Amino acid sequence: MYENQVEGIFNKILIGTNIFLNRDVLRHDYIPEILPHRDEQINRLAGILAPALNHSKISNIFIYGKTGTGKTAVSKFVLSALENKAREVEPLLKISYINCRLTGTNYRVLADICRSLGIEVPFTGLAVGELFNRILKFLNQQKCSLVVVLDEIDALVRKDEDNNLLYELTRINENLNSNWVGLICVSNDLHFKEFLDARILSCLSEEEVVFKPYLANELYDILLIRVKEAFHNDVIDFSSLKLCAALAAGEHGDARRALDLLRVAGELAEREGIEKVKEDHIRLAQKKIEHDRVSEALSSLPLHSKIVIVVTFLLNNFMPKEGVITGNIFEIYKELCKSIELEPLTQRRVSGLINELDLLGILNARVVSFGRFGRTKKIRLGVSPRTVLDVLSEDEVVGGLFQYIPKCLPKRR
DNA sequence: CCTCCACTGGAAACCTAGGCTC
DNA sequence: GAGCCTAGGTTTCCAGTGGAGG
Repeated sequence: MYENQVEGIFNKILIGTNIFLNRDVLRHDYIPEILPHRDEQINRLAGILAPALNHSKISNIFIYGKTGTGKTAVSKFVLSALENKAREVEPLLKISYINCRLTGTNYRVLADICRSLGIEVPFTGLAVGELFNRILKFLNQQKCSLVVVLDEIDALVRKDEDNNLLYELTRINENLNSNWVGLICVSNDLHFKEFLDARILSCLSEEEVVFKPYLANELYDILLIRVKEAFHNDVIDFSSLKLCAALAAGEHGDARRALDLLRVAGELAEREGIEKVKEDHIRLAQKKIEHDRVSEALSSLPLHSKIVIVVTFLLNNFMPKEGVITGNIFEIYKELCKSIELEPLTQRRVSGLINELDLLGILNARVVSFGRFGRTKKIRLGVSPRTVLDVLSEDEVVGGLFQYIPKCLPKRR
């Protein structure tokens, strides 16, 4: 009899509920067949890449635009079309797609390129130059050309200050014979050019394609197409869709955000057992996405950062008026570490952790000067204390620390 | 105008854990 | 197994600093 019950649940999923027809259509990595309001960019990109089919080297391309403006979708769309065409026409063309923010370091970018070419490499241990040589050797042996897409390249440039990797990549063609390597750099950050060496920049941006944020009516068109594939008929009405587009347009025209809103709103309605997505669902979805983002960020922090958050939380409760400074945090932090028999980090490091948390928006830290009484950072929580308590009290190690009463409460200032 | 606090934040060295080549 | 490479986190050291109080 249980079998029947369970089968019922499975079947429900298989058949689909009365809301979603195909949820995947709303995922970030879904590449639709039609990309509204991006004809200009698609044509530009295709025009620049076309010479590849003729064995000619393509110009390096720089693509700018904020998150959710269609950069990734358009480039993947055009490149997969290129790849298909190249297979028909003969020239050996490989495409490596690298997300620099996920990849993180020079070494791993090269390692990823290697893997996408089918060269096995260890995840650490080799000199960067060695990886370079292996790629060169492979390309020369196979007589094949390569297009590398470096998505979110700003993340990489900030870490690698001399831009060694980019410099080497721009010069790689000097060591190739008739084949070539073309670079497509994609950046979210419009000011990031300033970090680049002028020579590298001029080499990388032989062509530039700019993606402007979507306007509310453009987002609406995008949503309209997806809605037909993602939802059953009449699940979402005109006004909810308008609201969705308007909210996302407020967030610098982010299509990704608009699709998230739609998906989460659908899930909320589904859970309520209602067969219509209403405006309230969209508004709730907005809140839920924000809450989930914070929870996710909090729970995935390293241990010492979590402790720093707990300390800030506690001090915020015990002395809400005074404002918490680095010295306070470090004192209590040491107490907490002792209470769970953990070796504390140095003050320098904790100060660094506070900066990292500030960057994530979990803490707000501001440098202030108390004149005679020194210069330090004033720190407060950047997210609601409720969320901190909810998320971190579930934590095995840190959860118990919320009961702690600081021994030496800092003096008033 | 000078002092001096309580740090800030840069730089470099160090450590661990992996892996290569010879 | 020595001697080299990698990443990533941390410690050590220290010059620099905004501004209240003398």
